[in-house]
Amino acid sequence: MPSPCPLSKAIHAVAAKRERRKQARPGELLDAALDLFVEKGYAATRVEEVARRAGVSKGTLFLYFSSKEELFKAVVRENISGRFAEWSEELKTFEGNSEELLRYCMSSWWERIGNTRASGIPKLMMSEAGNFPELVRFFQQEVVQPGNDLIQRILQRGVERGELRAIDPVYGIYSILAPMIFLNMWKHGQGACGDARTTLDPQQYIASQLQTLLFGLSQPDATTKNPPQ
Amino acid sequence: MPSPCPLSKAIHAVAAKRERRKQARPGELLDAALDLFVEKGYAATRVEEVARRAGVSKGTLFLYFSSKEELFKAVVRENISGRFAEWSEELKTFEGNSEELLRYCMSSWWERIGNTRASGIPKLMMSEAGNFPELVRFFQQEVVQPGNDLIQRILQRGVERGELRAIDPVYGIYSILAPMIFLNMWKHGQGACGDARTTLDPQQYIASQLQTLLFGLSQPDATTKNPPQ
DNA sequence: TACACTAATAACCCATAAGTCATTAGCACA
DNA sequence: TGTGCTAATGACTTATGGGTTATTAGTGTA
Repeated sequence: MPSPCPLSKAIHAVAAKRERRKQARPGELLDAALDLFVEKGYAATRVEEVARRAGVSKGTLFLYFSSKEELFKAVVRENISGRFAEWSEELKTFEGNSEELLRYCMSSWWERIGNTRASGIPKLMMSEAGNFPELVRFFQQEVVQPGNDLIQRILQRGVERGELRAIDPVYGIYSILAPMIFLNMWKHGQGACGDARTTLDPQQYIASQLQTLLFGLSQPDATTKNPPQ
Repeated sequence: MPSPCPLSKAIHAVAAKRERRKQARPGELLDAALDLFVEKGYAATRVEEVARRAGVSKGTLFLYFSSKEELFKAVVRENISGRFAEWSEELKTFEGNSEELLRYCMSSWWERIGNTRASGIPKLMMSEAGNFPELVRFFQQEVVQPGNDLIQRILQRGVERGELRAIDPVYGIYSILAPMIFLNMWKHGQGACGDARTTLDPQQYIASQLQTLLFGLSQPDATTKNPPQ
């Protein structure tokens, strides 16, 4: 279909002066590609559109990336910098109790990942997992497993300090992981994941989830058939 | 690339006798399409592959669905039959306490949706949300909003019975929703969502999540700075 | 068995988009 | 200002796959 809004094209066309900026091109192309891949999926995004958004021609894109698939892989790799090592260090020197640690981790996860463009990567991996199995393996190694290990250590620390009950070390992880993954999916789901009638404030969401995580939904004085062991 | 396994084609080719089965075709095509769309995404699945998997030619597919897009929409609509009305009725007549109700709902969600082919639809909606906004609206109306309403009523019932604390009616929903959505994503994530070193048993997962939901992770006797209000 | 009706097919058309390459032009330096 | 190098371009090629249609063949009826 023809573009209904010639302005949007004009906005980019203003800076249509040809320039030689070999250093900056790859990064700009990866930025544009991340946005489009996340929004439309791998197959539905056109390399020409990526190039246009980065302010270059299609030919220039192929000057820096040998194929669309290589571009895609580069996008994923580029946005998975090993933040976990740094995070793991913070955990070692953290002074507060488990509640504070969990609050800190969930909040800073949102600030450092969830609220940045990198948060599109999990959605991308999810969507394209079937088409790029080798990329999933890379993602496993670089993100999923370090992330799980980190959560496991947080829980273990809490149990050792007597602050958390001795929950199953495998399934307990998901109590932390699921809310954060959901938040991520909600952000990129365009209404497929959450109720469009209400708005979701990430900080309030995290606070609410943390509350439930730590103290549960039950009334403290309600008699229950299956109290935690 | 050429098929590396001629057997897989042969398996279907055995029954390659031309038959006239007007009634059965649409359902068989929708079945095949659901599998492929979920596995590979909308753009990456070839209508010819859908037809082949359903045991017909590409031309036959277009005899029953006017376009690939119509096929896709039909797949989504077909697998979203209004199960919520029935579920809503069950809630009205449910006798047990909130813990039993939540356990029943989460388990039967897994049995009726999560463990069936319909569980692929949320992943599909997630992946293709950007490309099919009108389908997202349909999904909102038919699934997301009824689901949210149902959860909200469960929580409300629990509060009224004095079994649950008076959690925020909007954000509280996510405490139930997020674990189930995560389970769904894990199932279709091919390792993009969970740690491949461990296996996940859905029943155990649900039991663990329910435990955390109801009673939290905290040691009941641990002194905390921010107890639930 | 002959016939009519239509489900099913497969060869076909054509729009799209990935990838190529001869040409153009920005820029550093003399 | 002129010159050489190469970043950048856009017109081109080509493979792919959605969609069409003339033809074939299954099936129910006489």
